[in-house]
Amino acid sequence: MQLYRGMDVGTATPTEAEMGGVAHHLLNILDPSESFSAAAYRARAIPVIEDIRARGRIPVLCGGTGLYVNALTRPLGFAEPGDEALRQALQAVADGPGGRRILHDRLRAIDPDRAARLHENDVRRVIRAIEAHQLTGRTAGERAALDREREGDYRGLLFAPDWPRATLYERIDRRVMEMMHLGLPAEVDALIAAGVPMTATAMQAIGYKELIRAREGFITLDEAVGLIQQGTRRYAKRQLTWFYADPRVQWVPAEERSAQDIAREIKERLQVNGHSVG
RNA sequence: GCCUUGGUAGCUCAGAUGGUAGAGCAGUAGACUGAAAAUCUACGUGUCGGUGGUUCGAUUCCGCCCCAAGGCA
Repeated sequence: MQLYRGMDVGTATPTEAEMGGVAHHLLNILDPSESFSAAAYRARAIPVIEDIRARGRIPVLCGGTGLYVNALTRPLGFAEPGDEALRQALQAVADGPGGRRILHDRLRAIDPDRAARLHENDVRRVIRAIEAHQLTGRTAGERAALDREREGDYRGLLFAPDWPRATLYERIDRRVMEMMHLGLPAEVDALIAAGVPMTATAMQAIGYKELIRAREGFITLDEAVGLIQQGTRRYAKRQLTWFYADPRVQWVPAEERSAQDIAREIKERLQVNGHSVG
């Protein structure tokens, strides 16, 4: 979400001061009305990474979700671009009576393994799986096998801060309050004034969708703040679940330590792994 | 002070002609291959306000008490 312009407060996009002279890439490169995807992210990130490496530096990927991290550090080829018409047709099937079951059965017929891994209620993934099969003529397993033969993925070292859950949640609650004081509501107003459609990916962002509901009078501002805090806590938990399951992740204790101290530890671990960092 | 209606899971509530209770939300855990700050899945023991009584058995019926809201004085 930091890729979108005009969402600096709500996405905690680093300020000039916070960047401290270190070059940051791919921030504020998208119009909030644009849609985006993990594959598009991969396509945009690779040239940047190559450029940094050509200069003899080590790129640092910061933030984001597990899928986006894996888009660069795992052999994920991603099928072909989605076909909007097909996607809508499948969605129409899903919306009909018993549609979810019908859709899931259809996937089972063409890609049983993939179907077995998806719950029929996870309509978004079922649609994508059918779409990917129709566009490539291959099952997910076959596509993954092809991906594994491909070059071009990065062997990253993954670090994640390890906070006690209570501390993590307190920090989240506090940060949301801070965002409100820094002008998150005004930022939301500006996006709406700029005509960003409610259906845009950017409008799904935590902090924005809740304040829009408050703006429309469905909930109070206080309720919106509570929902933003809750949504952020849940999001953080989902990230934790993702990274717990990734054996590559090295957890770095964060409680009662300064950012500098944590950074120093990560740097030491990098050197142990044979990297040199300036 | 009297009357009425309530007091059941963290919250809002449902329910059992007496056989120790269940939904939504919250919470917790998990999944995730071109929407990912998205999407999806699983998980429900709590002195049924307190205390006496009736009963084989009471949270359910009866008495008294406490608390809350409304009404009458």
